[in-house]
Amino acid sequence: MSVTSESNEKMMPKNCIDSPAADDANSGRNVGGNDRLKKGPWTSVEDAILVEYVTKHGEGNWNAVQRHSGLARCGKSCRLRWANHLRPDLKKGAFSPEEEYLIIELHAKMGNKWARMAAELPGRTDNEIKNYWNTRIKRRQRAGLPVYPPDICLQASNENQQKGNISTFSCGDPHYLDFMPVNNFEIPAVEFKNLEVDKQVYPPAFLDIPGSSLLPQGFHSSYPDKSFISTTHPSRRLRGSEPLLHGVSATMSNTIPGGSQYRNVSYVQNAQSFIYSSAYYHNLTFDHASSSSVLSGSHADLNGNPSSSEPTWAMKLELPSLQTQMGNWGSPSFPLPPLESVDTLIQTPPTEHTLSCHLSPQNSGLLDAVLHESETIKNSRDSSHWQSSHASSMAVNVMDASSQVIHETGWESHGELTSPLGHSSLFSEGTPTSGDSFDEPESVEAIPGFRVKEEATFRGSMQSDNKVETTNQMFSRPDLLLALLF
DNA sequence: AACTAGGTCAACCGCCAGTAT
DNA sequence: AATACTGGCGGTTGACCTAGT
Repeated sequence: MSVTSESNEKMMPKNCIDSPAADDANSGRNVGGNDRLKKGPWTSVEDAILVEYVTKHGEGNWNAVQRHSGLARCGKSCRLRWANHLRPDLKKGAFSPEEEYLIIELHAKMGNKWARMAAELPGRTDNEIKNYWNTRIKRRQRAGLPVYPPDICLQASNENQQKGNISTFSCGDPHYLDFMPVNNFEIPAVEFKNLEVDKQVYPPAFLDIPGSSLLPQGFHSSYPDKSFISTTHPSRRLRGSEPLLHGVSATMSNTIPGGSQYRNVSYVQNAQSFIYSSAYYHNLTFDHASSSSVLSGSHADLNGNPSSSEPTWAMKLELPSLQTQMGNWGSPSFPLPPLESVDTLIQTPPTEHTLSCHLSPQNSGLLDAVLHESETIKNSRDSSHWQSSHASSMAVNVMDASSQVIHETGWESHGELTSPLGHSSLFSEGTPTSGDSFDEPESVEAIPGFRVKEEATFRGSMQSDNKVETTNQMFSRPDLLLALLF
């Protein structure tokens, strides 16, 4: 809705001509003795002036536009107008289904990084994407629907599983520095070599966290063919990349390599990863919930809370919007909070729980979804099963329980996946039959053969399991050890 | 026809970081 | 080194549009 008609002059807000004081507020440090700067919708005349100026002088030096072209607009306003409406390479019109899908996908990975998302969508602006997302979120929130469709969850989950292979992470990666927090303490690479151990057996617990969502400033390497790095201001790329809490979060960041082939992953891998992470988070959450809420999840995103404002205590960790941690809602005994309470909960000052959450891998909407999914599946079955898995040793407990539930969930999922997805999956709940192009849950039935492979993996690994091996493997998982520390 | 609620969109605001002086 | 300037980003706001009542 570009407002450029002459009649728009009548639409000028009451304060379209600001006082000099307002000018200053408007343009930051607006110097240069500008008399009066206009605000509000642009007119076609103003557009023409701006286009002419930019055509002649090129982009940049926006304050000069105002000084030299006679436009009564501050530089920031000129830049915005140009970037969002006058740029010749802008794509007008509604988002295509492909674009919508990509936005959802990117948001699952980046969070509210609109500019970076825009860089992935040629011809689209961050404002457009932001508006689209906020609208979508609101709609889904009202409908009580999950934010991310299941296939996105699967993709992200699988991607992070693949990222779990630290050997693919190369410090020679040209984007390495982009997602490596500058202040993170260094973890010798050797510490992570063992992470490769038996990835098939051990669910990529922390590695399954929607990687770039929790990572500092996104996995540029996830998009090797794209160039949004260059379109993003370096300062912005680094902004927020320094967790307020270093250490574990940094460790987690470092453990997740950048190589992502999420566009090429098979559904088999996706589904596997989904089950893995689902079950594993489920257990970690419940096994630790009583004491530390490690991995406890927020359902904010599940509920589609659009507020992306981070609590003041939240680490800047590139969480997808609303993916800050809250209480242990992942516990079966903690029902989902009402939507209205989400913001309140997010703003809750850090407690011991929330702090531990920070020290634990970061959650995301995807994680929440995964948690909830796992929860739902599990609770619908044997609610006492996981309780029995509470062993005296937390370490063994974590491993055994996760294995157990992985196995269990696999079987459960098998039955459900072969059914018309009529189970209590959050992804199928109340999903509208119309509306967003990608709000439709994608039936996992469309994943031929994924169960067979998964079962084979589970059975083979679980049956050969024994405590010694479990313990050894646990100590080969620094992430698990870290989890146990908190 | 009038009213209302929700959706959409453009624009503004405050903040931040890099660069220039 | 300190300050000013500039550009960029994410969040928010408010006006308009539209569908429903």
